[in-house]
Amino acid sequence: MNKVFKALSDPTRRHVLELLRTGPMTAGELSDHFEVSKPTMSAHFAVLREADLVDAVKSGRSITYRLKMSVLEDALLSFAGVFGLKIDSNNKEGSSS
Amino acid sequence: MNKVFKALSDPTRRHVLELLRTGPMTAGELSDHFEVSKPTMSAHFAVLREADLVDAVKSGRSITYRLKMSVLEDALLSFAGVFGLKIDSNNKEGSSS
DNA sequence: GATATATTTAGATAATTAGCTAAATATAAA
DNA sequence: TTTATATTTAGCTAATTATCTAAATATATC
Repeated sequence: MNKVFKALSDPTRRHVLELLRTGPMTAGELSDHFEVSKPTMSAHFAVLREADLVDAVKSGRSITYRLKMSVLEDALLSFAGVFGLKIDSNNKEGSSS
Repeated sequence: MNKVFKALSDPTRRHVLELLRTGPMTAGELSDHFEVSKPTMSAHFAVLREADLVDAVKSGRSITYRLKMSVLEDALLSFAGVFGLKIDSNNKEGSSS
């Protein structure tokens, strides 16, 4: 959980997760969205992997990253929960309040 | 919002916020819950103030810190929102799905 | 006014971090 | 089997961070 918050503390890494929300992408595709070098992006991917926020699957010469939504959700949920906030895990747009 | 996530990346600071969830406390009272020195705690308080997650009111020779719940909530809400997660701001325990 | 209490500021250090270029690895294609 | 592509690893640097002790500030009490 600490690793998750550490991972989320960098805006580039948060943006990577946002890019992955709609589906998996390769390291290269992700890198194309940022101004920093590939090795720098690779280091960010490593932090995200270490926090278990993404998984990486190699196919051919590229590596496809996928968001581990449940890990992100659990971290936000358990932290928010301490403050009496609840996270609704419904992906649906139109639910309660 | 970046400052909020930066502030949340440290476990001591997250713990401070948790201590404040039930009500305001002075710098000294908060510090008593941790093993680190007062100046170190003071620096953590400064980061939390800078992120606008707490406010500080001086009365007499102590300083009372109070959690700015709405700021914490807004940050979690807007980030979680990107991923289709919803945070329920009801303090109530027993609400919906 | 002197002393005690609460907190911050100053100044230092060690560890971590985000960034870079260059090189290594692995796979695919020519 | 050479060359091109995708990604990571190695090695470096500058900036930031968490921590400390000592000193400063501000307020209260004696």
